[in-house]
Amino acid sequence: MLHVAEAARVSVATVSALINGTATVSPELSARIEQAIRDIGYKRNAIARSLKMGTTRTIGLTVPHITNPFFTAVVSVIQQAFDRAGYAVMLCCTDEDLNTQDDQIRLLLDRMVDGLIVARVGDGAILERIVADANVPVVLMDRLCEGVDTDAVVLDNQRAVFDVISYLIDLGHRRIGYITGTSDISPMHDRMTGYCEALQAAGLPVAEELVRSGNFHEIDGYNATMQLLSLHDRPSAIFSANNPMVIGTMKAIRDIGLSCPEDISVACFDDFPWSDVFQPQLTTVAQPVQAIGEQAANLLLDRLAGNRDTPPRKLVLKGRLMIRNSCRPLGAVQSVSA
Amino acid sequence: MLHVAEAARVSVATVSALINGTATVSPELSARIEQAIRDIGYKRNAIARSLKMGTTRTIGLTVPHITNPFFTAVVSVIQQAFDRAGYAVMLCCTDEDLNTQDDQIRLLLDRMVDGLIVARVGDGAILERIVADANVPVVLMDRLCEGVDTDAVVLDNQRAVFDVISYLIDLGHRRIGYITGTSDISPMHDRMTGYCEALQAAGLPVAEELVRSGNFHEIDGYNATMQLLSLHDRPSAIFSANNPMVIGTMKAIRDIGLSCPEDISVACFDDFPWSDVFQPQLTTVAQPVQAIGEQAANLLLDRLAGNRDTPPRKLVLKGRLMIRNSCRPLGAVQSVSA
DNA sequence: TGACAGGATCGAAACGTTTAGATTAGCGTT
DNA sequence: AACGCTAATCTAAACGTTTCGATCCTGTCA
Repeated sequence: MLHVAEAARVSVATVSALINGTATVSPELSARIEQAIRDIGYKRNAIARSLKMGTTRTIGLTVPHITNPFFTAVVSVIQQAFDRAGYAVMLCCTDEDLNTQDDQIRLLLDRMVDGLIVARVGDGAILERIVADANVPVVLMDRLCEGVDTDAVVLDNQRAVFDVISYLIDLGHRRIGYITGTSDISPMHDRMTGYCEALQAAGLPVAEELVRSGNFHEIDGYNATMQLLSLHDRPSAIFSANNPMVIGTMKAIRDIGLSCPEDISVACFDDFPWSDVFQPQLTTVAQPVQAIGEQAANLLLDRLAGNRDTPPRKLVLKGRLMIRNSCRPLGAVQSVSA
Repeated sequence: MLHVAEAARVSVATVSALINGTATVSPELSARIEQAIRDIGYKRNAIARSLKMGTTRTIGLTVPHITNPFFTAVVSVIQQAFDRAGYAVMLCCTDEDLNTQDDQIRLLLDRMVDGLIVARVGDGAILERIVADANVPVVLMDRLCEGVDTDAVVLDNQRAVFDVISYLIDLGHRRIGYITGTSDISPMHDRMTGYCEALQAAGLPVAEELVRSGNFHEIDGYNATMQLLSLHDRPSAIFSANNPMVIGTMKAIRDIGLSCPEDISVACFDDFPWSDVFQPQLTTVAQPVQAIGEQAANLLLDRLAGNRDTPPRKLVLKGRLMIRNSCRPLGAVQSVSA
């Protein structure tokens, strides 16, 4: 900018005024300055600007796994929203690990992000303190966090699980395997509640051995399914808590020589684009990814626009049961291969 | 840092020296400074540091679509690599659009990223000039770009397409539909060459009407497939250029009332985690995502480490044909439903 | 004619670091 | 005792902006 000012024979203050439109500058000088900018190929240094202004127009976004199509979709929506608003987004993947997550968030705060969207924080993270220290707005996604009282958008997990389990019960299933996530509290609890409620509403017992938990990876789903399938009285249906885990479930079913839905019915959390073109077409609980992403972005953009003192807002969205052909009705006759 | 210095009764220079280990500071002062840092809860301002040092320890990464599992996987690998190296990564999605891409890259350069990984640039982008202006190292991924002479890691597209088409020919297919991408030159050309070579090697003609192009979206694959399937003498196999497009292909096949592989064989570019658990299990050309991501990261990290004057390096990786059950051999007897 | 308002322009401080070079203190040599 | 050497510490400039307040100019009005 100094060079531009010199070339245009004006002060840097005038150049700044012209660029930002913060003061009127005469047509004559404007022309000279614009010419100089073009000649020199001047680009404003955003770092210097950030230092002075105290804002980076950059936000941080952490997700557990970008390879999970649910998060991929949400990230995509969020990215677009902030792009439109002129913000850049720094993406971090925490791999479902608490320490990694803390590190990532520190990294982001070090970079002076203006705000933070944290997807699926684990409980017990020092997030609480980190967030209190750094004075930036935070919005939680997909999972609340004990002790962190801030904007959030989550799914009505209890209801979603209730719906899908009820659907399976309606089909005639009595023993329903349930593979859930670990290292969390609030959604785990909600989903478990939904599972139990659905069973109880149908007068069915909650069998301990039918509930397995894993750390959201494919291998966890695989192992959990293997355990469920080797039970003496194995379940006739399995509900898996996310997309990577249900892939593990399907692999386990295949490896053990069974098939879906003939021998065992499967449903899962999170829809994906190809769910209705391959067989079996999975019955899923679709999360409203578009809405989740947009709402999260809006909550944060609102804070960034200066609205700092309204109390934390919690948005609870509804899932939608997408019934396809991976769950079969259980008639009087049991599955042939059973 | 000023407050810390005051609290510890030393100069800021000493504080800086201690924090960065750039000079020895006496145990006595060290203790005082560390205490002050703890008391105040001081965190170094990375923006100020960046301004002074001229480096942000942040890189920019652009991909066409983060919802495409191929890019998702690569992004994940790259993210991890830079994470390990203490770099943050800013992610942008260009949506296969040239202008968007230019905008995104400008946004990233404005943010003073230290380097850039650009996946799948379209030709004709002003990338060339942008890159020349900004003085940061750039590595190209997945697609080269005329006029931009810089580090790159790409697939041997010609060979990959040759292999998969040859495979289809070996199965007995004679009319093979080919759905490729648009808005590119070099890989389009390479892949087309591979397609033609495979046909010619088998003494088969290249039929214009069997080649369709689309802009990499699901809908493009759908439309292209619809066109192919409504040909008078429709192809017995279709090769689709990426994952979103092959989903479109599968939907078109379904909607038109055909099934794969009974009525029509399908293969595509890019493997994905669930490819062998659902039916049909797609035959694909798997790109070595891990290697691609790592190599791209390494190339850039090497430049960032200061190696600026070795000439541009082009890495060409090999794809791998993953044969599954979405392509059936064409015997003497035609498909029953045909 | 002189005071004054208002617009255009500028000078300089500030943002929070890093770092080159100056200063100081301590200590062994001659 | 004077000297130089080293290690520890400090002073101050610099990075490239923004912005407050000062200055300058022009024209208007009493």
